[in-house]
Amino acid sequence: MKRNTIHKEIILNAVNELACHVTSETVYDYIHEKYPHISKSTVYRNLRSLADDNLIKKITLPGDVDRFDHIIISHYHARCNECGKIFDVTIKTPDHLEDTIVLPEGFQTDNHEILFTGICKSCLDKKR
Amino acid sequence: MKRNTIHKEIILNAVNELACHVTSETVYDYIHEKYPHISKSTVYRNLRSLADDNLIKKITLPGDVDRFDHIIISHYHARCNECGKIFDVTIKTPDHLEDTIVLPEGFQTDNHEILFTGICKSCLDKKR
DNA sequence: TAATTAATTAGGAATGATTACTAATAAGGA
DNA sequence: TCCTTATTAGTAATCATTCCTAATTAATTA
Repeated sequence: MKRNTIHKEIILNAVNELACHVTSETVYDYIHEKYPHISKSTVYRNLRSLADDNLIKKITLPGDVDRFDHIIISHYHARCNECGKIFDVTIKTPDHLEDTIVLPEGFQTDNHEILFTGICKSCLDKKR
Repeated sequence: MKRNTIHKEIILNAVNELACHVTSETVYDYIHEKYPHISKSTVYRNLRSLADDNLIKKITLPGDVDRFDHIIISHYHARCNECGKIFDVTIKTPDHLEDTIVLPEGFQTDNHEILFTGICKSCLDKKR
């Protein structure tokens, strides 16, 4: 059976406090300030475990390191090609997507991820 | 200036012959049969180069190795969680997607990728 | 055609995020 | 309090990919 450890609580709190799209490395650095004895492997293992238990959400985007999010509700993402920053994207009528897609014969989908790429306002401004 | 090498031609032909969603490793193995002197770094470098020149398409899906495709036209993908196989997905009215999404203020998108996950027909049949 | 130059190559080393391993530690039930 | 076993710290291993370097070769110029 799973145990409740101080470590797990600290890591969960860190993700909640850091809020959005944080990398494992960011979580580790944040925790390491206050708790320098907590090892990197413990952070990685618990992030995985917390995501498995749906207490946080693991975000795996193409060509990027894994990220974690305190928000459980599903949403899509946009990534800036210049700075690499991740933004949340909402779709007004997501049901519409299911109506228009043509999946392979017999394929049963349980999830989907959309990643928009481009350039964010901040990076666009810098170029002018 | 770029040069035309036999190696590049062999690698391009391999992707065209293998057709869909091939990994760098698959391309290398395929080439290695006929041309055992061609190194892995040459395959990787040329796959990158060919993709940069839009002669093939690089497909980077979350939590997966890079893949390459002879088809240049844009389409989406579905991946089976059991066998890892990649399928093509088409959307009848992709224009509607742009109408319903709410991107961050000032974000200019130039591309997007959709990945559906689930279980394919073949793997579903095996479970029965 | 021969000489020149710079891109390309083979082979192997380096990278970097993540996971695996192992002996020591500690949570929580009996 | 004792006992079982999940968890931990620290480090090694993994794996796709990129980087590095001397040798090679494509293509330009004389």
